[in-house]
Amino acid sequence: MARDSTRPRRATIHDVARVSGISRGTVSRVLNGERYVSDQARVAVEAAVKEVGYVRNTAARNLVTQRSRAVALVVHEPHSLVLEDPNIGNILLGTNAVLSEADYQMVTLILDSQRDSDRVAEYLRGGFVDGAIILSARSGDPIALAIAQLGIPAAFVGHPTDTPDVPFIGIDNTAAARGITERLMATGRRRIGMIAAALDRDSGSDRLSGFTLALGDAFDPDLVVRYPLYSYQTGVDGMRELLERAPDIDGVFAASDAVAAGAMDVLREWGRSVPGDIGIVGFDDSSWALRCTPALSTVRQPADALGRRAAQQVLDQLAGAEPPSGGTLLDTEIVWRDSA
Amino acid sequence: MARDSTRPRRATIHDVARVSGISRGTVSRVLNGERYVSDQARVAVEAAVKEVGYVRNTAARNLVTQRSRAVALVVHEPHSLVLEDPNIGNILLGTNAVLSEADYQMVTLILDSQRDSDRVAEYLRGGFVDGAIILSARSGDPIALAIAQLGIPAAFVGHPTDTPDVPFIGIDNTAAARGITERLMATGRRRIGMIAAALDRDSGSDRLSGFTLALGDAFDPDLVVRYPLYSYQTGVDGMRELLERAPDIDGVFAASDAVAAGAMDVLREWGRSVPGDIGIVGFDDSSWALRCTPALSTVRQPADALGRRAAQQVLDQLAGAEPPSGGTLLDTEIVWRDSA
DNA sequence: TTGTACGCGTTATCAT
DNA sequence: ATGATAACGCGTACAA
Repeated sequence: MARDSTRPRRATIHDVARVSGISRGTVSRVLNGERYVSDQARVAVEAAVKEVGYVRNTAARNLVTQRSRAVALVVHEPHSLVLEDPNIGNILLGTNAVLSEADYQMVTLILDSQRDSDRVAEYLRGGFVDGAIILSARSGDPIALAIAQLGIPAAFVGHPTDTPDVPFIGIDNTAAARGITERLMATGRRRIGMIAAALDRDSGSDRLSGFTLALGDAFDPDLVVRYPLYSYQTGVDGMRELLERAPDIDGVFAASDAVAAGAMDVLREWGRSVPGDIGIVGFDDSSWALRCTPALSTVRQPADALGRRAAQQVLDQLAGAEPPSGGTLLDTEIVWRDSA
Repeated sequence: MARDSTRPRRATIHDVARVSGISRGTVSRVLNGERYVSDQARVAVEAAVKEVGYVRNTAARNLVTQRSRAVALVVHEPHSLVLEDPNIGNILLGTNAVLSEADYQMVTLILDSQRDSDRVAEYLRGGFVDGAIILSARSGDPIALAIAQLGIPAAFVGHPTDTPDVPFIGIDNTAAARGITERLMATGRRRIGMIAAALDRDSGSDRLSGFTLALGDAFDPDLVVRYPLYSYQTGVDGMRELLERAPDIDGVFAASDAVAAGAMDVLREWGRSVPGDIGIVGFDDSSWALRCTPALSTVRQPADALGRRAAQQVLDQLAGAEPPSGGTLLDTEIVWRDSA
C-alpha cells in the first residue's frame, strides 16, 4: 500500500543528515549523546533536527537494539470485575511505580473477550515488550501459554494452578482466611457461615479452604454459600440465602470486603445488629471496609507490594537473573475493627 | 551490545525459508494468507514454521507497513484517583470494546508522575500506536502537546481548555449540574450548598457553574466548599465544613457520588436525617449511589458511551475522515431516587 | 506461481 | 571525529 499522502511524512535521520550535510552515523551519535562528536557537528545536527521537526522512531530503534524498554501488564478480568476489585488499581500503581523508576514503560493490556485474548497473545509475541506481568490468570489461559512458549521474562500476581514454570507473587489466602476465621471464633460465635466467591481461582478456593480448616469439627457445609464474583451483589444474595437457611447464624466470613458490605446492608434490612447479633469479617481492607458501619474487621492484602514485587521480579530476569522456581508469598495482616 | 546469548534466538522468516527450501518472499506470502501460492509450498512452509517454532515479529512488520493496529489510551490521573473514580473503568471498557471489534489493540498508558509523563510522550512519538485517546488531560499537559505536535489521530474524553485542535467527547457538566440543582430546589429547599471538587478540571468547574446558574439570586458563596479531589474523604470533610458554616443548611449538591457518600455518613453522624432534614444529590450514578441509604439521587453519566465514541472517533480518523473541529457532548440523565 | 532485490528507520562496525 | 555500509525482520514490486 502506498504511503498515506494526506499526512506529511515524518522526518527521519536521513532528512536530518541531508539538511545538516552530516552523515547518518554521526547524526545518530549526536541523537544518542555519544562521545566523539565535534561541537560543530552537534550544533549543526541540532539545528537540522529543529528545522525538519525530527522525532525518533523508537520502533525502528527497537528492531536493531532488540529490546523495547516496555513491560506488559496483562489484566485478565471479565467486564465489571475490573471495576469492583479494589486490589487491581493498587497492584497496577505499584507495578507502574517500580517500572517507571527503572525507566521502563508499563503497557497495560485489558482482556475482556476471547477475541482480546488472541490479539493480546499476538501482541506479546510481536516483540513490543521485553517482559510481562499477568494478573489473575485462569486455568488453561492462552496468555499464560503464549508466555511460556515464548520464554520471555514474566511473573504472575496470584497463583495459577497449571503453569508451574513462571514465578509468581501472591499471598497465602488459606492461612489468612484461617487466621481471621479463628479470630472470629474467638469472639464466642457458635454458628459461623461463609459467603464464598470466585472458586474458579486460587484466591477464592483457598479462602474457603482456610475457613474450613479453622472450623474443623464445627464446620457445617450448609453454612457455606457459593457465588462466582467478589461483588457487592454477591454479598446481598449470599447473606439472604444464609439467613433463610440458618436463621440462628451468628458469624459470617465474607470472601471480600465488597461481599461483606452487601451482607451488612442485608443484615440491617433484616434488623440484625452488627456485631451484636452477628459478627462479620471480610477480606482485602479496601475502601469498602471503612465505609461499612460499623467499620469492617478484615485482612489487609498488600496489593501495592504485590505489584512492586512482580515488577521487580521481571526486572531482575531482564537483568539476567534466573527466575526462581517457586513463588513468593507476601504477609497479610488482620485489621480488627468493629464489625466483629 | 551483543545479542543475549543465554536465550535462544527467535526464529525468523529466514530460518523458515532455509529449512523449507522456499524463498523468503513466498514464505511471507504464505504467512499472510495471500493468493498465488501452491499447496505444495504452503504445506512445506507450514511444516517448517512448526519445526523452527517461528512466530512473527510484528514490530518489524509494522516498520515496513507503517502502522501498528494499536491505539493508546492515556489515563492521566494522579495516584489514588484511578481507584476512586468509577467512570474510568467504564470508559476503559467501552473503548476496548470498540477497538477490539475493529481488531485494534488497546494499549493503556498510566501517568502517575512527571517522569511517566515524559516517557509516555516518548512512547507516543515512538511509532508504537496509530492513534491515541486521552482521559482527563490537564492544562498545559505535555501529552496533549506531544499529540498535537505529532499530528496523529486522537480524541479527548472530557474537554481540555487549551488544546483546541483535537476533537473531544464529553458531557455538558454545566447543564447537568444545573438540571439536578433545579430539581433539588423544586423539592422546596431554601438553603442549598455545594461540595465542589476538582476545580482544576473542566468537569469540576463546570459543575460549580451549573450550580451557580441554577441558584441565581439565591446563590450564597458561603455555602460552597472546595476540595481538590472527587473522593469519599472530600465528602466527609466538606459536609463537616458546611454544617459548621451553616447549621441551617437543608440541601447539598455533591460534586460526585463518592463525595455524596462521604457527606451522607457525616449527616448520619450528626443526626440529620436524609431526605427529611437535608436533601442531597450527587453526580455519576456510580456504584456508590445504590450503596447509600437512602439511595442517592444523581446524574447518570454515560461513561461507557464516552469511551466508545472516543474510540470510534479515532478509528474514523484512521480511516481517513477529517477530525471534527469541535467536540461532541453526550446526553446525561437525572436518576431520581430517595436522597432528595 | 516463485524468486530477487529493495526499503522501512535505526544502530553498530569498521575503516579512515 | 566521521562516513560508508551492513545488519535488524519483514513486506512487496518487479522480473522471471
